[in-house]
Amino acid sequence: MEKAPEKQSIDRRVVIEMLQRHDVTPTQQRVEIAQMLFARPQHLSADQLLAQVNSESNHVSKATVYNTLNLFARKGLVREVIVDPSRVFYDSNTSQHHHFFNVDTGELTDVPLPTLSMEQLPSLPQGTVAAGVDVIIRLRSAD
Amino acid sequence: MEKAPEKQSIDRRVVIEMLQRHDVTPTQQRVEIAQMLFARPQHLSADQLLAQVNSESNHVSKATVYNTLNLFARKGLVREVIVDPSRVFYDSNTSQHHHFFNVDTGELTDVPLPTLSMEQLPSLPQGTVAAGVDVIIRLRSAD
DNA sequence: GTCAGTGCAAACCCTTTGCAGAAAG
DNA sequence: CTTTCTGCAAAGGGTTTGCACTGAC
Repeated sequence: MEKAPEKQSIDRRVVIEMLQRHDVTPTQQRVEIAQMLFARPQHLSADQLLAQVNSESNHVSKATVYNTLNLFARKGLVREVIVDPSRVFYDSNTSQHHHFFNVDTGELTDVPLPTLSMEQLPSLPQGTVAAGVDVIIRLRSAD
Repeated sequence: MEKAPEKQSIDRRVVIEMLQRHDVTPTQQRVEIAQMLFARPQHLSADQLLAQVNSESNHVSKATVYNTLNLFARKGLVREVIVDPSRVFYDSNTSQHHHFFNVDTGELTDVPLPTLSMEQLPSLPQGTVAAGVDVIIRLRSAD
């Protein structure tokens, strides 16, 4: 077995507090999922997260991963990123930022610098309120 | 039966030329789909389009609608709009514009005016070229 | 005839759901 | 105890695919 290069997860206590602050009961599975997910800013599909969580130690079921991600999204702990019809990505960074999506590789990354023009919103349709703005720059691998 | 308020489809010949200009062989089914789709700027899912095409006159199969929409997208005749993990929308307007998506109603609409700031692209990751920019403003219905 | 296009049904795959057992407080 | 959560397997639902048939040239 290989030596883990660095601790891939953050402190349990920190995660538990984070969950509680968002009104999420910190069950064992949720904490484990959150430790993996919030270890660093990243974009994971449910399946990728499932694999990562179950690669080290304990086992969390697929249903629980899906349920938990939906819960986290509802509670504002993660941001759903919808760029690929075949799967949803979950972004552990909920602060406002934009994305590159490489349609050839399926890779999703952050636009590094605060996007130049923070456009102010156009006037919204009557009876609606803004819930968020998604900016996705689709890329292709050159040649 | 109700009187059709206005012709819902555009001239066959116009559509056929449009397909040919995009290297798409104008088969009967494709022309029919295109007539429906390009009658006006709109956002339709494959299923909605299937229903619309088959409501008046001839029959086109579900497989053909899906195949055709993929073909049209590949050939640049329509723009895929990915905002909802449960289904892809096809936009008959391929010119650069932004979208509102009401997450409560599932309604997809255009941002009416040229969005104020046409932000210039940030520098792209090495080895990639831009393929398009999607701006989606998610809305909720104000109670 | 040849080759592309179509239709049908089955296959796919991600995601959700029903329900019984387990855990949290 | 009571309520919420988890796990399993099955169901769901949009989309794709295999394959035989049709049609255009």
